[in-house]
Amino acid sequence: MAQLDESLLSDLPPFSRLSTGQIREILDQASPKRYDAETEIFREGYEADRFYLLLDGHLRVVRTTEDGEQIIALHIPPGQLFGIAPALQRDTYPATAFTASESLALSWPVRLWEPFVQAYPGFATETYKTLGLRLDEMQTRITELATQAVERRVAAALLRLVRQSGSEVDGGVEVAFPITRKHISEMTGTTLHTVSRLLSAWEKVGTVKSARKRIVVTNAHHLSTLSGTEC
Amino acid sequence: MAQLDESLLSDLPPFSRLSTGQIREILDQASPKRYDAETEIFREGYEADRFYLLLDGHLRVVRTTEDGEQIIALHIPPGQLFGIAPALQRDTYPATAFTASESLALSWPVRLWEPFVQAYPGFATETYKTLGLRLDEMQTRITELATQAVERRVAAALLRLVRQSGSEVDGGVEVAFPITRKHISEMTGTTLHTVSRLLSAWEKVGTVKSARKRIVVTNAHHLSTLSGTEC
DNA sequence: AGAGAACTTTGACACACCACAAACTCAACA
DNA sequence: TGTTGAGTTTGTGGTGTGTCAAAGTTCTCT
Repeated sequence: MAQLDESLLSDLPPFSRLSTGQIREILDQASPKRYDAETEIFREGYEADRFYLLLDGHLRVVRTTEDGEQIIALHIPPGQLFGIAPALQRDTYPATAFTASESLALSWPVRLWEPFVQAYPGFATETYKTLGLRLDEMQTRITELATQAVERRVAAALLRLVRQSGSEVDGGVEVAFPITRKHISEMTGTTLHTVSRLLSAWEKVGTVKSARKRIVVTNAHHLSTLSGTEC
Repeated sequence: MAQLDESLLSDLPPFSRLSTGQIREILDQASPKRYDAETEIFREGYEADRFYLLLDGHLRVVRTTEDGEQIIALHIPPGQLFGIAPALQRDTYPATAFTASESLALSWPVRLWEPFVQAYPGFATETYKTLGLRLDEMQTRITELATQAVERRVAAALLRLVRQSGSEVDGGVEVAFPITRKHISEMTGTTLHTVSRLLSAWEKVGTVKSARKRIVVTNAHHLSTLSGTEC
């Protein structure tokens, strides 16, 4: 197996305060793996035996209800740790992780979690910081689901997507990975039909441009008006 | 000020592995305070200068939307840490904490958080475990809000209340603190009117018995059927 | 190049739930 | 013991959004 380059980690928050020697140690214990799009990385309820770092690609973290419905808990962009059940003293994964596009991830066995926290300054700190951000986002989503109409929720979800994982294209910002109406409905607690209707309406007034599995936001300002973010 | 007794902490998870000497140290740095019912302890967005331990009483942790609606993020029972923004590297509280009933809490300045984590084995571990549980509960609520009808959500919320903070009474289990229809609607994303109708209907079939600000679950099994938990 | 699957769009309809409204009950306080 | 306000109940009507249905479009695989 080819050796991994230290520059992979040196700019990422959990590792940024470490020396190249320390990063070398960490990399030498990591298992890199490539995943096709729409592939499961780990599954809800299963033994959490490894934790991961996403180097490239995008993930969807999904929960499934007893009656088979899926809801998307969050999206993970490159550079973030995921599957960090050990950080919360869990021994099973709380959700299932799927790749949204072809992805590359490193992983380590959980038994290394404690040593990492002990040995590498900033590792725990940075991890808990992202955990805090995720918790925050979840609270915001609960509030939205509980109080806001579908249109607002979809607008807010779309804004979050392009903010967290948007890529500049001419005329707007595009969601950086393939995403369907169904996926958006699973993020916002509605149906793909309603999402389709909303996107069609927004396309008519020039707020978005969409194609199969692709969405470009051309007027983010209009969306944030709809989402009620800036009242 | 009277000295606090060590037995206050010795049975609580974050402190259970510590010696009486260590518990003494912790107590000597704590500020105890009593709060009336329906009193604010700290407010969303304000500087997180202290973290807390609830000794007695019950709290509601609340988020307010721009348009003034409140939604209840979680309830805190006695024995739990709260206001633990520092654990997530936050410098402001992410929500507002109100007492639901008369309460007693200890608190420490945030600058002691790091020393506590360093000096007391099990303190960090146990803290992150409860954080994990809360995260889990939030995910469950997102799923419910996104996929389930109002009746199911209210049934599930009521079950959670009596499980986490129920006290045995003759003929059932009672929610251990004063709670109104409005509060339940703020936990489930509906209106107090709908909650009132549901409770009336359930009372008719003998599932609950309620009075002003008090709710007794007399048939938990029926509720869990309604909530779809046990299909 | 054709077949099939996956994704999207659009229409018609129903109904769960919210908004509005008003009356009732109980607790607290003077 | 009366008064006030907070909490609760119940009715009526409107509507946002899900459900059901069907056709259109665009990929992918052979």
